Amino acid sequence: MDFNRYITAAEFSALAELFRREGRSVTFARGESFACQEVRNRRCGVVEQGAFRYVHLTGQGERHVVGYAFAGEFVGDYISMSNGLPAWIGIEAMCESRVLCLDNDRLAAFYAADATHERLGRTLAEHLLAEVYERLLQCYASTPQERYEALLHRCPDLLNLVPLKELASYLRVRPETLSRIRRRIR
Amino acid sequence: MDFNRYITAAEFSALAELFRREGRSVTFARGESFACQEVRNRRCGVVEQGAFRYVHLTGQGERHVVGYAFAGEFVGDYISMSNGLPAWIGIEAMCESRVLCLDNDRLAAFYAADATHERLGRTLAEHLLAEVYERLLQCYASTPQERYEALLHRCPDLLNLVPLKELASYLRVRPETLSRIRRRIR
DNA sequence: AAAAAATCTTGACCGAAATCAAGAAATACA
DNA sequence: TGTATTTCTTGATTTCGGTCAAGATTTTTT
Repeated sequence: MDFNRYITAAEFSALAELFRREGRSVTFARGESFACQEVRNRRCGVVEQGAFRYVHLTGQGERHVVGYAFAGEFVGDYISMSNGLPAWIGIEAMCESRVLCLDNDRLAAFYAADATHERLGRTLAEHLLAEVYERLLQCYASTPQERYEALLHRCPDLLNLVPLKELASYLRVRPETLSRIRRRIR
Repeated sequence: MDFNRYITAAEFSALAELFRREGRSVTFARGESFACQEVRNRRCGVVEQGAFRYVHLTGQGERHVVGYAFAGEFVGDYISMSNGLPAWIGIEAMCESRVLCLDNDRLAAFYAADATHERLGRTLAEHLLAEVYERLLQCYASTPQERYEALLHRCPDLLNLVPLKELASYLRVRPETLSRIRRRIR
């Protein structure tokens, strides 16, 4: 859930300023959870160091990596935070990580303080919407190889940041298949 | 892109009031476009009668049905409208349809008029985000049958509203496969 | 109402990805 | 540093959905 791709510099700096001013720095050990599926999420943040994976557990007991948050990016289940319902996903630190955290109450107070803040919140939601919608459209790419190549094009450094096994889950293929795709195209 | 599922009654009626007060009723012939892919979208609306399909054309020349809008639901490429970029999707009337349309300028003016309007816009974006995110998570359901059953559970009347061929595209399977799934489970 | 077009069903066959398995390489941690 | 664990690769086999084809049904149009 990085918002950098769809947000203007001015909007980004306003949000960054908010997290810097109001947020508290919190560290997470490798494997520790920032948010848990089925539990209401009451905080979000900006990753200062490290990386997080977004994990969704299905009713059939399958585990899928559905997203990431890296340094400088937004982290949190924005949806659970805004609607107050249990989170559909969990968020885990992939390594020792540090986050500038903001709880729901402070964010709500920030929004309520000013119409321009309210608008900033709307803009943030709109940008997250655009990002998720792009992800959804990419699901319609028919072959795993197409999905892999599109992902590499969007995030060339992802390969260095996450193990192949995780990328495979993200791309909805088995690790063996991704390994073969990788061999095929290079 | 129906927002009814995630929006409260009060929010819904405020938006409905906006479209009723400010919107103009426009009719669309079967097959006519409400919005075109690659073209900036400057309007949205609420469907009064009929139905629309959201279509995405890939670089490989494939055509995918990625969403619907039925009577009482929001219609429009909210993303292209908010970021001013060309639309990623086209929107076509599936039959003779009528829409209460609102252009971008009027919506922007509505937002700018009042902090509570701005908040309403944020809430709308948040609900659309939740809906698309749910769609994205469902993409991780491994078998077509799971996806089909989840869809039927969410929208039981979809079968009567859209042809099987369209549902197949929406579910990312061939019509032949969906036909067989349907035979298998009933 | 008849003709034309589109949609749906069913069968046969094929191919790409999943599964199963085992060894190699890399990473964690004690 | 060495050991244990996890991850990655590669091969053999299977399975599910795609493709091709043809006939039935429904819908649209004239």
